[in-house]
Amino acid sequence: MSSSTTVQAETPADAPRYDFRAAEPRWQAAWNEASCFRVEDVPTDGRPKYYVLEMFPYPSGKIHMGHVRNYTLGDVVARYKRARGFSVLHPMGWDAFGLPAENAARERGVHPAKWTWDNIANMRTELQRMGLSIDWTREFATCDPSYYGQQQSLFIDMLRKGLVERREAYVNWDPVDNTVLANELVIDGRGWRSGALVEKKKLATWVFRITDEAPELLSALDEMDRWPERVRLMQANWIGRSEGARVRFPLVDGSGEIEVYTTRPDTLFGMSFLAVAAEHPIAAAVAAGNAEAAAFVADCQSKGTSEAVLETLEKKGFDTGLRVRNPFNGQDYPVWIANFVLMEYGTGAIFGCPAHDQRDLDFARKYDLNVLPVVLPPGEDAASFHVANKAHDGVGTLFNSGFLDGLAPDTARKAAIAKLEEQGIGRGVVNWRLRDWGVSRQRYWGCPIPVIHCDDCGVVTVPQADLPLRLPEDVTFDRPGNPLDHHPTWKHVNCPSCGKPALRETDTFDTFVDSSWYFARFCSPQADVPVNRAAVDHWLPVDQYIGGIEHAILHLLYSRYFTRAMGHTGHLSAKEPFAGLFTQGMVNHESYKGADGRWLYPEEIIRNADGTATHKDTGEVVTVGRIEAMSKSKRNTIDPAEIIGRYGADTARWFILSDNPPERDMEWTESGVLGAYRFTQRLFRLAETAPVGTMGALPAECAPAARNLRRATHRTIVSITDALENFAFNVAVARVYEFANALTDAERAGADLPGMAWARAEAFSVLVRLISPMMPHLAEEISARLSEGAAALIAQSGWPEADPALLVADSVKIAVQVMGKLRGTIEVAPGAEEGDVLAAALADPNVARALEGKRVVKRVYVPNRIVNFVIAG
RNA sequence: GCGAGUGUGGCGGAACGGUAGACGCAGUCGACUCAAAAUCGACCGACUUUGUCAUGUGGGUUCGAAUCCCUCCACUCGCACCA
Repeated sequence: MSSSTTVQAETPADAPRYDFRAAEPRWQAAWNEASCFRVEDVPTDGRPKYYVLEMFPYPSGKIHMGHVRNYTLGDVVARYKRARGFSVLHPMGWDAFGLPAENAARERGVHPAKWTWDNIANMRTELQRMGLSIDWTREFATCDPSYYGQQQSLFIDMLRKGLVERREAYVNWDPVDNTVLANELVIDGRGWRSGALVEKKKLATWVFRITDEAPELLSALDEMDRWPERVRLMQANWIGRSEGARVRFPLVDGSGEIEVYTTRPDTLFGMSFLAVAAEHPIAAAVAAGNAEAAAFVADCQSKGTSEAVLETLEKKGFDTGLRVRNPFNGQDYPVWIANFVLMEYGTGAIFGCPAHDQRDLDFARKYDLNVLPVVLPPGEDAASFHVANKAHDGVGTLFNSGFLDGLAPDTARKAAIAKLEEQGIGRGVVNWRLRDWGVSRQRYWGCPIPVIHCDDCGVVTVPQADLPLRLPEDVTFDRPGNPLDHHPTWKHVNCPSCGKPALRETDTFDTFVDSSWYFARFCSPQADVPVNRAAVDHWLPVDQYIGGIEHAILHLLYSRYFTRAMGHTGHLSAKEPFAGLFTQGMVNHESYKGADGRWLYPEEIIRNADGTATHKDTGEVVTVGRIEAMSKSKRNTIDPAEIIGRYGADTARWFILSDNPPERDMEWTESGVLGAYRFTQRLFRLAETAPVGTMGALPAECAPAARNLRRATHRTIVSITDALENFAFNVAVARVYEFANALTDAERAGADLPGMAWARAEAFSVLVRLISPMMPHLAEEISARLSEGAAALIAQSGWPEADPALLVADSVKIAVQVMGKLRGTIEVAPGAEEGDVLAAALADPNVARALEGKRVVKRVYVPNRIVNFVIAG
């Protein structure tokens, strides 16, 4: 960039040699015409299958750079695998239900369906301009009745199988969005979308019993070796298996008992109190007769979970006056209501052992409760050891613990559980952090839950003949709450079972349900059942799934659950939905702020040579802010449609692949895009002088430069194949640059040297295929020109194969080290005799100098790589 | 607090335990041009430059370490009062 380059560059080079504006649509039409990317639901051609899928987009209106990155990565894989002879399923669809459509309706009066379909139409055009190798005949949107109707059918199957149930439950209620939120969508006690403090509310909801699958969902992670370790770990933590015991403590007044969950039954002798959650029935009972207790409980509940996080250290409790008896030592302990005990986890009650649990210790110190250590750390003396303000949760030996004395905690845990079970007052259990998945949403723009509530018959499913149960179109958004519920007639139906007036369910599904099986539907998108069994059994699992890390837990876990559930209902036989997962990084961009602190768009900025920036129109000094994720609020977005219009799809694809490894965050830079654009033009120019027509036989005589080019060609085949196999697309890009440099060198060496025309023709024939996954349009354009239109479409051509004979060089450079330090390099024939190589190494003047007067005690020789002399002293 | 990951030139990054910095971006100089853009060529880690030092820090293993092991530091991400 010279003195000043606007970030919004002029259209480059008035008359580019390569006219991508004409070429790209032409090749897209050619692929379409030839149905290059179509596959059958149940193929019979015998080719191995490969299912590539990128996370389908939410139709927000326009594609963003994250989409460009996601779909470029997937397209490289799809095109590469196709060239390698796989039958590739590469579909696209729309995750089309959800709140933004309703917000648009409320804010702008446009119907959610119209808003959504308009967005889809626009985004489809934008995506198609990227030149993606997608089988568009499989496209669907989750708001298509033909999709959500099958989802309703699937739900009924799951309901019948007992995988779903209706449950009265406290739910997380978002008072701004007026809807229920899954635990997963409550972030720090606030709604993930609205940011409002979440309230607790009791509602009848539909729940998928995902916890039934918790053991399977956890254990299967071990075998998912083509998933990032990070994601598997996040899922394992989320599922959260813990081993412990449930123990029942009888109330001393004989009025009942309280059951606690603990992972440390070995420390039962160190108990000093029992604590229950504010929502626990005991707390409610106490509060009923005690105003002070009631106030405490109310205080805990009003603060909700958010305060608990904000005030992590502030432990509070209320002594109920009740007492329980510890079955192990027969002593009595107080029962407290404590704000740090969670009703949702375990039994909602704990026994407190302050010496060996930090939270219990904090609590005990605050309320002056007894602290009795029962695990003696190694090297400590039983008589003098005491716990001050740091609980001991490590190893040691049990003491002060009756029959457990002398045992290690691990052993003591088992012994304690055995004793509890023997006495019939407790048992060893496995506890899970994962909660069941509540899917009821009080929303219009979602899939209607296909049930009817009848006073006499209870819950009755909508008859199959009435599916799809369509959303009514005539809804209003003039007041808060669920438009389906406000609709004058929709919910009033006759019971399908007894015929009496009944009420239709007005809740719709969480949109995560829609995205939990779409990958299966893509295998047979027109089927009049949820999935065609033969199609899903052929195509699933998805061989390569690609998307953002932000879906590492929820979407992927729900999809894994659905795959199992659909196995139980007999819809498919795959165990896991996604055999391989790749999580891409974000696309970032510089952000800019004007003097008054307002965010500025990149188009408004002029970057100066000295690194400063000024406003294009006003000339004011602009602060260049952090490089961060593109977002509308920071105004640091770059519109892919505009980039593609200005530079072409191949340039956008090339840059996004070249910048850095795809799993890392990347920075979108104008100079990088320009560099990519220049390279597309350079390749095209290089090809303009290339030999045209068919190659014929390899000439008998080849000049060294021609042989070198041929070696470069075949080495490049190997290195790019390797890079693509390993998702090292930035390395593949670098190898293409090197290859282009080799072609330039060859041309310069002399285009009329013996064998050079043939070698160059071969090189270009290989080049177009090697770049085709990344720059498909340019590959076709060059190929067509060089073959004078005679060649098949590159999109339908095979992958080049390297000739092993050409992978061996004439000579190799060997590094010569003395004591591991480089002293020179020598050039020898590949596979030269060790003795000859060592002699040549010793003959190198630098090496000789370094060895002068020294005694060589060891010679290390690695063929074709290195020689290392180890000297004495 | 628990867990995981990452640290390499001005920048993005390469590198089966074997010549660190491939390739690109930015930059410098030159050619072409009236001039610019584009294009082409050369240079481009640091220094006390026949060499020395360099892959966050300090150690270790090895003939040889960016790479393997340990310490520490920094940053990033995930979970987080989960009993």
